[in-house]
Amino acid sequence: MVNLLNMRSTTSGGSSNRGPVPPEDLTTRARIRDTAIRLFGRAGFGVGVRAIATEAGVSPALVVHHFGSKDGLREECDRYVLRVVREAKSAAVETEESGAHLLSMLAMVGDYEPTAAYIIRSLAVGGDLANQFFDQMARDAEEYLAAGVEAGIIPPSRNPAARARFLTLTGVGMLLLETNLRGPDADIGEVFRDFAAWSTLPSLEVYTEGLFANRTFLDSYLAAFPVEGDQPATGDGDDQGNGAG
Amino acid sequence: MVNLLNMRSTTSGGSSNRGPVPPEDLTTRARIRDTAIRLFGRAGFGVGVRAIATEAGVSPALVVHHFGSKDGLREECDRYVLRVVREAKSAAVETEESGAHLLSMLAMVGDYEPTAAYIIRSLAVGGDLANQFFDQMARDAEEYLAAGVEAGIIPPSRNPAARARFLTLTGVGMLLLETNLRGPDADIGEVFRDFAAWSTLPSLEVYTEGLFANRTFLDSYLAAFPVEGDQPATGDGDDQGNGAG
DNA sequence: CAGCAGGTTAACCATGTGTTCAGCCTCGGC
DNA sequence: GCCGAGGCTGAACACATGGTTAACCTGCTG
Repeated sequence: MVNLLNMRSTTSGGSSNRGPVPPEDLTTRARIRDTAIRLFGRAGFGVGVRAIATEAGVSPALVVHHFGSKDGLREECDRYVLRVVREAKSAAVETEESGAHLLSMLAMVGDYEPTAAYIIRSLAVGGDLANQFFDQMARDAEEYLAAGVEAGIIPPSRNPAARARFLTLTGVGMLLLETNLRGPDADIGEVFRDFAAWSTLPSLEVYTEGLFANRTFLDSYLAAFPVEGDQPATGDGDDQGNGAG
Repeated sequence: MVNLLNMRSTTSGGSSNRGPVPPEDLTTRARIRDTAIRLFGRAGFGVGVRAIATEAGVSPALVVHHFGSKDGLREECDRYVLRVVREAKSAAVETEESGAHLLSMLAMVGDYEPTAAYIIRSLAVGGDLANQFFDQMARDAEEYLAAGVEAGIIPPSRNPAARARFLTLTGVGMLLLETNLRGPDADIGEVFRDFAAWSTLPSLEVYTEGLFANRTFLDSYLAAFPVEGDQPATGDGDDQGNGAG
């Protein structure tokens, strides 16, 4: 929910063919990979090699022939998904200049549904792809937040890196949990749309009006654990941005 | 992170023997159940009946003899975990009068580590227990928030139920994601403690200073999608609390 | 044409899974 | 003593899994 409402006309607009890959005429290897991503995303990483092979119209032996093992296939899927995300993101940056963050992802989910489902499943089980994906999002969030602070629409933080990580963990985590709670059969796109619909108001409320009416909690914490950069609420700090981990 | 810092001396204090069950001398059936909870929590629900049986010092056939099947064992574990949580919660309510919420859970994790791990694993895979547990937390959060609003330390919401659900989803989701990202071998207690350490400052910042410096985002949303209860920011509303789902 | 490399497959293997079966052993009631 | 009920077990079964092997087929190069 970072930079919410910061996008331009996401819900409407052409959901034409901007998916990750051209639809057909793929090499068999690519077709196996894509069906694996689709199946992994739909049913989790417990799906068998046979199921993937059948769905791809191919023999089970062929998938291990191409990818060495099921783990090899999994790794290739990870690499490919990460590549798709990176390309989609840079494309989005080109078109809308550091636009929406999580919410634009939500909107793009219609086109990248298998990819999104795969990422969710990956986040639900941990591992390398999950960490890389999350770190990337956290770094991006830190940049967006810094830009917002620069523009004066976001108050500065005593620890920008920690705030970025916190907000990313929050946003991605709630998406993950909501998806899990909906059960394994619900399709990601619908879950995300419903979620965006009901969660927008409370998130805007909390992020603009806050949750604590006074500063006692924060102040008492700061009294107990002082922070080097001093209080940024007054706004007279010299150099802000003590990026820590 | 609801009602943060609202507890009394959680970090210190006696972590004596207030675990869910007396340590030994359990019936074999109970011992199998406990071992299953521990193993499910540690390694996920993929662990085999044989592993559980071995760990419990019993034959694989006995566990199915007692519980009918692996699913039966799983259901019994769910029921028991839910019962333990309910009892622990009512005990906590008795002792500290609607005290901390998520943070107290974090502090109690030392005593209930297997239970907590089981719940996390359950949330990561969805299902009945996950939904019941989450709904219960969301309801509790709504009560706590209402109490805070009543006391004047929390600003009112245009949709208290949605805000409670949003915050619960946020808090539990980030815990879930953080645990997943740490990998399957990290022990829950350490993960939770680390998490509480670094996330307290940013969460306090965001929840007291907000994330948006001005009201434009919220106001433009309210202009586009008006809410019945009108603006609670002015504070002159007649009857607040239009609980919706 | 031969020959070869690579995509592709059916059959098979080893392993691990949940579950069943027949029977053991022990304890309490008659 | 007997006998049955129930906790309990070792061995096995049926099944699904990931992976291997030998061969097939196709298309290309010489």
